[in-house]
Amino acid sequence: MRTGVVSPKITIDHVASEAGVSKTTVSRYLNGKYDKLSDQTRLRIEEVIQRLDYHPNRLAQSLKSHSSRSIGCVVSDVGSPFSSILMKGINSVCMENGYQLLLADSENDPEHELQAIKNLMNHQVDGLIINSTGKNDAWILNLSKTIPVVLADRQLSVEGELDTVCTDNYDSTYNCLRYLKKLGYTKIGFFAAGVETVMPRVLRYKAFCEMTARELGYDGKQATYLYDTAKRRDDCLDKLSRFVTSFPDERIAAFCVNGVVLLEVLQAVKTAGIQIGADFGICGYDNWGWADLIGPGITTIMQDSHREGAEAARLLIERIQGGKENKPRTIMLKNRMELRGSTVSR
Amino acid sequence: MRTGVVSPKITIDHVASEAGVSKTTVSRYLNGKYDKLSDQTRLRIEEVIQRLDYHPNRLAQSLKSHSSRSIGCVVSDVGSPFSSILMKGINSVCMENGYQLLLADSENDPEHELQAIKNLMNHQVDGLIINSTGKNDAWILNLSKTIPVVLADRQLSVEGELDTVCTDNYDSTYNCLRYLKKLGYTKIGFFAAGVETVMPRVLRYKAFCEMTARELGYDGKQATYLYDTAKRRDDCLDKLSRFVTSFPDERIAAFCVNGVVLLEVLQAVKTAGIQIGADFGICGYDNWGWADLIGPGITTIMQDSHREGAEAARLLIERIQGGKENKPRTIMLKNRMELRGSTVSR
DNA sequence: TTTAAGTATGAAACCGGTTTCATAAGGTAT
DNA sequence: ATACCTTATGAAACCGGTTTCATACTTAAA
Repeated sequence: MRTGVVSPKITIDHVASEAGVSKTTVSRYLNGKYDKLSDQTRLRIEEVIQRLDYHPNRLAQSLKSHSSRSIGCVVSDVGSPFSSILMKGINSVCMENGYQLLLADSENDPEHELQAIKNLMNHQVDGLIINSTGKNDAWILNLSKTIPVVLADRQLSVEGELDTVCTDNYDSTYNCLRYLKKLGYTKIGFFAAGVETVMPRVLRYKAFCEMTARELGYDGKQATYLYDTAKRRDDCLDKLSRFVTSFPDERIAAFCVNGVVLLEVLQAVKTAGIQIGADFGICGYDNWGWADLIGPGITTIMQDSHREGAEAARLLIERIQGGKENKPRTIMLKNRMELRGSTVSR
Repeated sequence: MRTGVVSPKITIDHVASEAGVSKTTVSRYLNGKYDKLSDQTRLRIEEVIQRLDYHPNRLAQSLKSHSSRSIGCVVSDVGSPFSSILMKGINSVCMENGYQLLLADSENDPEHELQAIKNLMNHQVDGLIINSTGKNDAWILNLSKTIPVVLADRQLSVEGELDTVCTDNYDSTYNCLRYLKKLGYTKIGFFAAGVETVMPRVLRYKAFCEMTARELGYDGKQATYLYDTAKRRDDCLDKLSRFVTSFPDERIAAFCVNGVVLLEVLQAVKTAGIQIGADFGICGYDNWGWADLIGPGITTIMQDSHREGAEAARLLIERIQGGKENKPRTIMLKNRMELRGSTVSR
């Protein structure tokens, strides 16, 4: 019998008849309702399941029970270090609790995001963790009346309406900038690839604008450098040169809104042959293993995105299993600043 | 009516009765069997579905049809840059083809891997993409008689038994080492955190041993540095010192088996205060954005893991939809070497 | 001894779709 | 007019579980 005599899938009916009980009884066993089973029956079913190597069909289980023990996760970019560490955190808690993760990638596109969410819902996920594009706020808020939703890293513009895990973007940015000032940098530039609606960026930018206005005495907009993601490299280099030449007699520092931007600006710094140190400082968010190694070491603000993911999953599972009526919670994790040689006093 | 008057989920029955047809007919519509529908009926159903915003329940669809249009993916570490880029590639092709991705993390543990696969199968995935730990080869091979399986990046020890996507690990390593020789390095050390059963590492190590024996005239084992992943940092530094002191009068170069190891060895190099250049070269696999920026630039071998993922997904979907009987295919992608200042001639 | 309450179990409905099979209506060839 | 095929459709079975409800059998209380 070489060719595919695939042994027919074992179902609950096989188990039932083999054990000489009804499938109702087997179902009870599967769902751990042992108090309703005699020891004898329980043991017999157990033995049969072992012997036949029976595994219940999760889809069939979910259909009637309306609980799939799976959760959907929409991230903005599966391939980015940030998202992947977030997912790792999410998945570790899901695994512990027997939830299967369904993954979707919004590619930072609101339309994709909507489609992804709908897709996941059609798969009857028990809940959603969304790293939102920030352009479907109202829709998502409305959605959350139907299904448990937790926002990861990117909160809504309106606060306290939804379970949320995020980091203290405003404060950690503000503190970092203040630290730069203390080191003696007099002009700080803000580098990003856009500050639109995505909350962390918005907040970081807000902190920047307020800090420069209040403590450095200039309007942040004059030192904001948004480069075009399409023609990345060139545009980034261009913006950097502009920054450097704009403030010839000052000690300047570049603040980068996230790890991707930080790497790109560092690339531009290298290309331009700029010396990192007391006259040109650089720092920014995220360190994915390289901050120690580049130049004199790059000062960074570290987010614990693994924990962010884990907390988000915990929140979601609590809401799925516990009260849907509890009021929304927000967990704000503290970022940690790592001081290195890229920002120094004279 | 403020509190959860959740409008009851729209089902195919609602659509059917609203359109004045049987659910059989609606099902035909859903499955695109338009040739069996009159234009009139088709249009009416279309209108009703729009109006009610009906979305079919994927679980229910899958139950009878035995096709879930979802695929399972087991990676060794969701949080690593390698895995996440692989997943990005996989997911992009899945999206294009309307497949939903179910994700699992083996955490490089064979037991976890087994459990993860079983879990995914219980969710009735149509196929599996596995970035295998390499310790369940026989089991997976057997599994592939039941369900389409594609191996991503890590092939079986036996060749040609399963659909596989991988890179030319042996050749790209060998060529890189030969390049080091041409630059004048006389002793090359191999750094890794273990070379056990995981195929890419095994092949890279094999290439190393054969190259050193054949072209540099020494047994690679004498220059193999496996550090303990538990006490990473210290042990890595320790091994590096040993390497440096072992060959005092030679031009040496460290070859790192992957990006994680490369970053760690670079860290140790920095701690030890070793000068990278003609007397101490360093290179290795993977560049996740930083290779240009560290020291004089780090020579790396780049894998296109995005494409690896995409090809794997393509292969899997072909097998799911097309012939299960076609013989297994192996796609081997070429790695690309990026020369930088960390490996130079005198 | 009768009755009430609790225990262990199974038959059948159900979840929301797909698939099989039967059939009525209309067109064609004989 | 009859036989035959095609087309558009629906009734009912089915997928593999869960859940509801009924029931037979104990055991405890009256």
